[in-house]
Amino acid sequence: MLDQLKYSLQESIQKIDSSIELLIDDIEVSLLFDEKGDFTTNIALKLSKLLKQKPLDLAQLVIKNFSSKDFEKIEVAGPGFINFFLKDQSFLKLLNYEQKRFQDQSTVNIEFVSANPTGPLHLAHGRGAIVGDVLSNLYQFFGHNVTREYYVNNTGNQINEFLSSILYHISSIHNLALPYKQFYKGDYIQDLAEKCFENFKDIFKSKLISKEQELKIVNYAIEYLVSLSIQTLEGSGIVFDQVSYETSIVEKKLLPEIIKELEKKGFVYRGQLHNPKDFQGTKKDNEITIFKSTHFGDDEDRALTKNDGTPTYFANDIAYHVDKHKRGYSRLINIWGADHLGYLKRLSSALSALHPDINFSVVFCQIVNLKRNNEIQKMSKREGTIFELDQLVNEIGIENYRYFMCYRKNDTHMDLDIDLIKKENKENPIYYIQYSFARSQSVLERANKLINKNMDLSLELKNLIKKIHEWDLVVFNSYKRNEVHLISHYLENLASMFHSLWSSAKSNPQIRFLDEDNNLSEEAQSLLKKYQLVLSEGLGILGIKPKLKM
RNA sequence: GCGCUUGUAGCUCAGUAGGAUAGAGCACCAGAUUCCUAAUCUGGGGGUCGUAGGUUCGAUUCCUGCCAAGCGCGCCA
Repeated sequence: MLDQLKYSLQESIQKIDSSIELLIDDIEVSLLFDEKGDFTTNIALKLSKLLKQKPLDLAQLVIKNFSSKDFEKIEVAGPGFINFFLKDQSFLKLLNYEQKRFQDQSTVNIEFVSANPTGPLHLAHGRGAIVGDVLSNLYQFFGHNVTREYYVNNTGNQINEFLSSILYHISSIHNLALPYKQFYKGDYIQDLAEKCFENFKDIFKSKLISKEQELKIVNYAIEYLVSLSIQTLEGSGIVFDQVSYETSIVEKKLLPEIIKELEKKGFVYRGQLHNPKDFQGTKKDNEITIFKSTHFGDDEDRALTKNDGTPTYFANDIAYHVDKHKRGYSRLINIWGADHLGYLKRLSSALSALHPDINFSVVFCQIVNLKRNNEIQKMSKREGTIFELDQLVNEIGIENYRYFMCYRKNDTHMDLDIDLIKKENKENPIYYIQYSFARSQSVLERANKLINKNMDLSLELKNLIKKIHEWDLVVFNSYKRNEVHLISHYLENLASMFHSLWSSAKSNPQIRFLDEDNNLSEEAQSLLKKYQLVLSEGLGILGIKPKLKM
């Protein structure tokens, strides 16, 4: 119905001045939940500058030329807002209004979590995981064919250090005197070392471990941790469609072509950047391949190869994203931690150099602090105070976990208050929302027979109907902006209006859903069903099942 | 030092393609239950929107300086 209102407004404005080119999307209409009215638009304020007319005069003109049967009153208020008051019968129209939902069936690849495969998932990964999954649900809601992808960085230094740490443990526990250093610490490394030892007993009979054997061991260890992570994620309701390994991207040998392509476009040169951080001794004169990312506004040019000729992480990452692009997705979305903010410029530069038409975007998730007993828990790898994701999900439950990870805007810092989350009352929004669903369900279950009777249009009922109607706006906005918190906030507000209506019937039995004989009016039934539908859709996108009974 | 993000009520945070008296929850105070789930609801106090300027009919929102917090600043990944 908001769309209809927009069209009527457009029509009215055309009548005033047919030379105005006003797009329907330029007309802003929002809902009011107070005595000012039901809908409002600021279009007169917006157009006043363009038309060089006073907003109040313009608003009057708009009203004069406006035609619609749904409103009993339209008035100008404040500096030039136009406020609309719906007729009573229009509220029921509003309730049963079936908006045709925007649909786009193009393919989208959403890559998230993608943690280094050298340790278990912890709290920091949890936010990206849920935001990525919920965003995937949101895109599916609008018809997209979504691939949830998990990327495993199984090459590079970190892998060597990881392997070395495992072998160091095996060596020291079994007195093997193998020449490996310790880099990673923690219980999980010891457990993993023991598993590797059991699995590769034969290898450790000799004093020397070949490169091939090392590879076998590290691949086993990585595979073990990856499957553990996937398992943890499944425990939070996330199922990936694809797991990609850096090594298999390397095997595709895309990089030489990519560098050639960049060369052709003049974005690559051979040369030297500053010395590496750990560089000692005389200046090396090896030249490396460098991408001219400053051309795209980056602070400095970025290395594509290292001193020893091997590709950098960045180079392989370009190849990985080109690979995703080649797989035919019309859109690539990455979920990254805020510590990668500075990395975006160089990757998007490289991608737009190669494929100017690429639709690539990154959603950033800021860090999450854990709060317990009103104190922020400092987390540090060194202190061994890392909170593993498994533990968290176990402690607070999957629903709370998923809801609270979507509770705050993704790019702001967030405190996760464990004590609040575990509360089972209105302080906990997800509990509050679920309770409202259970209340609505109890009415439907109690209903004896359906009768034909008009509902009493109280203020609370009108507000609830309007709020339900707002859902289409909210979910679309959330999708357009890649912001999942809009959904959780909406659901909380919606539930609040339901509870208000419910309580208003305490003092006024006239407006209860059920009469003395537990008869339910058809209108009330359709309201309750619509309420449940919207809640189910919203909760569904968050990956939470509504509760029928509590 | 440079870059990015953030600064809104005592606390946790919404709101910002410039718009009405800046919102919600918690905490605090006062109320509501013979009645569909009180696991809830109603009302109240509480703000120089970090700060100083600028842009204009109008700025929490845009621009600039400053202050404070977080993150990043490898031929690591």
